[in-house]
Amino acid sequence: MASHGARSRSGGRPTLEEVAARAGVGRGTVSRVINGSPRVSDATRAAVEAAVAELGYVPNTAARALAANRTDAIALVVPEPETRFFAEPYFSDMLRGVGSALSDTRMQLLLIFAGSDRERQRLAQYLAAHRVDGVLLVSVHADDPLPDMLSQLEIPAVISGPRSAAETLTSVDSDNYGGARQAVEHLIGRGRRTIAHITGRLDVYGAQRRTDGYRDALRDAGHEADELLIEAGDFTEEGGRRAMAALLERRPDLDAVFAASDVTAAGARHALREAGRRIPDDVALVGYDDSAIARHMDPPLTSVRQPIEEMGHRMIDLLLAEIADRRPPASRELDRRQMVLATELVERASS
Amino acid sequence: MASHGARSRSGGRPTLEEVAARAGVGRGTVSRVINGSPRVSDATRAAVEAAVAELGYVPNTAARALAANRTDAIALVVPEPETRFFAEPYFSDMLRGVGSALSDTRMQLLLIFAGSDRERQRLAQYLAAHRVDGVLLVSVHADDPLPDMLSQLEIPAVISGPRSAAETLTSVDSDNYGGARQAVEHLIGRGRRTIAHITGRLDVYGAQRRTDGYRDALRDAGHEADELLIEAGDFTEEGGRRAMAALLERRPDLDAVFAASDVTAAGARHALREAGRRIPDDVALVGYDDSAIARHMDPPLTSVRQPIEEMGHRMIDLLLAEIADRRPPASRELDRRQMVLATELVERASS
DNA sequence: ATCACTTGTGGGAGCGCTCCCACGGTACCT
DNA sequence: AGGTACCGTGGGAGCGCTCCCACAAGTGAT
Repeated sequence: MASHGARSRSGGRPTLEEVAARAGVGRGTVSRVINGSPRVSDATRAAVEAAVAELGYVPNTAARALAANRTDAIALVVPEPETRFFAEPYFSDMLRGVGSALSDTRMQLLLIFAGSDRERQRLAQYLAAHRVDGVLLVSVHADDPLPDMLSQLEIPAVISGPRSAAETLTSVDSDNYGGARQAVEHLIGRGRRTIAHITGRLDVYGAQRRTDGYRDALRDAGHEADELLIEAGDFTEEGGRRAMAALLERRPDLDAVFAASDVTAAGARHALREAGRRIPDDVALVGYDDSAIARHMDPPLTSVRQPIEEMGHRMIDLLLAEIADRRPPASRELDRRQMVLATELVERASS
Repeated sequence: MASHGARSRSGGRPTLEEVAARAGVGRGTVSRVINGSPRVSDATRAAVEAAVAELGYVPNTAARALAANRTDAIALVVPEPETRFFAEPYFSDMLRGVGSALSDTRMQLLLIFAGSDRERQRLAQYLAAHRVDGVLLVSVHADDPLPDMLSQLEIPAVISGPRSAAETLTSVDSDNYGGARQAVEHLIGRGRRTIAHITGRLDVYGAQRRTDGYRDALRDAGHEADELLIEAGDFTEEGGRRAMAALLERRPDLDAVFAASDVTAAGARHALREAGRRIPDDVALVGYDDSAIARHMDPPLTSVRQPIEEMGHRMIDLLLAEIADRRPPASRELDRRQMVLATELVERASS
């Protein structure tokens, strides 16, 4: 009621100008207070803040965006259909990390799906209109043109999971190589001798790295290389099942499997069951992701956990830094950041 | 390359003014073309469109928002933590409906979670800043202050699932009453005589309506009312289990159960199994929502399907209408719309 | 006292649009 | 011929902010 009565006669929302008049200062001073500039005396600041409170002033975002040429918004672009987004806990965790990192900034997060061609088209328009200050890109395939589009438009962007070792965008990733090594070394430590591997989709860089980690861990432990112990999967349950069946046929003596994802491991488990192998007595099984599947599997699955929430957090840190750096357009192109976060092996009954 | 060379020397994005100069027309005319006004001659329109294409002109959203006092954005507000949002397929379906309804407008959708107090606070600021033209509210509890806040700020809003029969906001809902009747009539039609009901959370209006539908269907079929056949649930699996156990104790002769949600039915199924009752031979079971759970249950669960995707679609229709109507500020307050969509019974093996 | 800085402040200019008024032209009536 | 209507068009004004320059007042070295 008080706040209502205090409103200017115009009836609309109060403007900077009105706040300035009320506080007995100039427009520029109010702007400084609102934006937290240090070059304001304490007395003036207090007067302005009082006026802001009395009038219930809230800055007009559109005016600010127009004048300052920024939007205070960033987009989380998911180049997948909504369905995938909801199905995989990965996104939920990522979103939480991103959200918490953003919660004490004025930045706003937009969630944009670009699964269909139509949505792609819209996204391109959207980016061309520079409606966001920066972009977070998750789950990008190797041949996706999106990252290049972003570079061309000079929009700051951070990618989760680089497309290759030569990724040009700033990226955040978990240590796929190290995680795989952890898994394999764990199996070796448990006395397993014949450790097979079901890969992920090898057009995904992270999947390649997991396979590299598997190979190097075995080599460093003095195991002889055996390509017959490696079978390609595709991150799906059916793929895991098929791969496991093939491995059992080729190397019936195997006593451990490292699968490139939990879902893959679930498929492998089926195939092992069908073949009458007990887990972990006959064959130890380790997955990757530490998803809900791992916890609920029978027996519970040992798995490599990625700090997804933290990855989201770090992505925001890097993106905000990149946005801030953009102002002086010098000294770009250098200092490309490729952040890699450590993984953790969660041991359960399957190994 | 052509488009790059065609850019104005300023290097930045082309403006309306530059397009106007290039097309040899005035600023206003370009604006008319961009906004699809009919009061432009075909020749002029073509010239402007050519200039737009050559320069790669994209309107500046901030400038438009400032001048026109609208944002071309609407928010889908979810007063729940992210976790719930991802866990329930309801939201995913809703989002798809909303997205498709929006895809041929210039409106952009923002997804806002307001589960914690902190997020609530942010949301209030956000709405006060009028950063969206309208709001879609899903999953609102009876005592939530959010709807009133929206009314006070005079922000157009549509709610899914009215809070009561006296809902003041425009709302879209599925026919909970009718859906429950369908379920119960189906059971009666199958010759069941003693039909129990596990309710949802009764502080949710839709849950009340389902219970009303159950009661009325029985009454209209000439069954005598028996409150011992009704037990309160809370939409959770554990609640369903507990309620079912209680019902079995009170009325061991029951031969059918209508549960207020699929999850509740899943709980009931456990309790029935433990009690040695076979489904559907001894007890028929019907759920509500037709979620993935229903399809994957053993046996597959008969369930009432709500057209959630269509609800999302209709919500957008109503919201856009309300936003458009707002311009002439007369004739508001009347014509409150409460849209109710029909449900459909999906019969499976459990009944 | 003079100069050179620094600090806090006011307000002009301008961001890129939309809205709207004014104007010339054409068409159709008297 | 004059009057009236409408159509298509140009461009001024203004949306509410940020940026930046100018300037007054204070500070300290000379």
